Amino acid sequence: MDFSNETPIYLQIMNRLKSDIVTGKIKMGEKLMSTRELAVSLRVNPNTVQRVFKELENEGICFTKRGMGTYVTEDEATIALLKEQLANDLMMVFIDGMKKLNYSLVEIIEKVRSYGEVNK
Amino acid sequence: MDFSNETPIYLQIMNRLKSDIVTGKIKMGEKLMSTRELAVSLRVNPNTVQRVFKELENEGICFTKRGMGTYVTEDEATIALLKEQLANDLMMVFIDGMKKLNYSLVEIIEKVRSYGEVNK
Amino acid sequence: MDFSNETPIYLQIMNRLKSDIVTGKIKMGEKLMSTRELAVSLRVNPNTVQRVFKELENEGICFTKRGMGTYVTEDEATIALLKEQLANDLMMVFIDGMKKLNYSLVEIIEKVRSYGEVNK
Amino acid sequence: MDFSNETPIYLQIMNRLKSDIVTGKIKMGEKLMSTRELAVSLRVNPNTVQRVFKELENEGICFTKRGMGTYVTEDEATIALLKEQLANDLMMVFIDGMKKLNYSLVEIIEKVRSYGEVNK
DNA sequence: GTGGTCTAGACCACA
DNA sequence: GTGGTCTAGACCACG
Repeated sequence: MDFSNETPIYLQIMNRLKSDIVTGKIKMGEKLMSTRELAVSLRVNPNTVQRVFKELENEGICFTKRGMGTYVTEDEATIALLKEQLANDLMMVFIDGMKKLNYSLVEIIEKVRSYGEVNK
Repeated sequence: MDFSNETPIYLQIMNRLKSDIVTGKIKMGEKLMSTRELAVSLRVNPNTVQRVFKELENEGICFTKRGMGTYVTEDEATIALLKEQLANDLMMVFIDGMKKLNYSLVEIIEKVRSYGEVNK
Repeated sequence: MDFSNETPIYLQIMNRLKSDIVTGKIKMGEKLMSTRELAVSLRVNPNTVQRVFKELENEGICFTKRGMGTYVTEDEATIALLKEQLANDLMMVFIDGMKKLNYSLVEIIEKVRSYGEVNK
Repeated sequence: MDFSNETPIYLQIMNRLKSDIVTGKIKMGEKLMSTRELAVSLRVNPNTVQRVFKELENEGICFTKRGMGTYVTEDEATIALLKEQLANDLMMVFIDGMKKLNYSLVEIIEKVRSYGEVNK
């Protein structure tokens, strides 16, 4: 976690978990670390982790078995949708931003390509 | 302005001004609206506009003629650089984000292309 | 059992047993499954079933013959009362809730009727 | 607030606000009390109120104007939907519960009517 | 002044 | 042991 970062810690954690789930690092149905464990391993207050789990649950990405821990959803569709949404959000911000700077679609693609080749 | 948006209002205003400057909607050397005028027209607290102008000055994009108002810089290089920076920031966030989602460069470009064609 | 439900598992089990008793699916005086059997068949921790039986006893709905298992009470009055209580509890929550939403008695009845007809 | 109640305080507050909004006691677009104010008036920790506002916002019932407070949504449809949902949730729990107790629709309606007449 | 985040530490119900 | 709630108190960014 980056404590000096302006984006809230709980969001940083959420985002990391989301991308881990979406990329399969954490598998569907898998049990997540307990709040306390994760809190210790991230050197963060348990309440902060608690909040993360609660929000992930609100978004349908996790569910909790009472007294047994928090698990990743077993619904493939939810996870596929999540991936789409994450990608789309990124794209919207990016492309709309670029268009406001008067870049054409062709120019945008060219810039992405050259950026990618430099940072291979 | 979108008051229920999470990005601070002063940043929303700054970004709008920046893109207007970069795209030439506001020309080099042009006088900007006065703090009060802009505040009224955006229905925003004058303090907020104050901050915008101050930060734009810090970044060398504007300068103040005492008693006469705030003007856009007349230095082409500064503005060109600004455009590069804005575009680069957008790209970094976008591409890093997409890579965290396990998209390859080829896939990213494909997605951008199809997004662009849909929203022509 | 629904492990991701907010109502405690022991209550879910209790409620199911109660309604089975009240509706006669489980008869008066009948022997219930043993703690272990029930725990296995519901895939639940034996402690949880223990608690269910204990609470049912407290409410006078079951009784234990030492070494022989747990039995449903043979007292008709108790069971009749139980049914009344369960129904009344449901009604109070429902009607008070609807009144807080400003529904009149007439509207409530109309809504119940139409709900019932749709879900025949 | 009922501190000895088993349902969490923040939910009690949420429910009260929701029903106040749905019944028009709090009007659309109206500003809510500030977190601190409400916390004082309910004799509750500000964090608890904070949580309430956050959840209401997640559900689209409120939105916050940065630095200016929290406001009820101005979207009629959202509120109408909310009312429907609240009523439907109550009905489902009630009617399904009654059916599990072997009450027929006719009996249910009769019970509701008599309950209503007694508690006029 | 507003909302938002975080910590520390306590307590509870549940399995 | 698990998640969940609550308080007290601190600090921050924003308008």
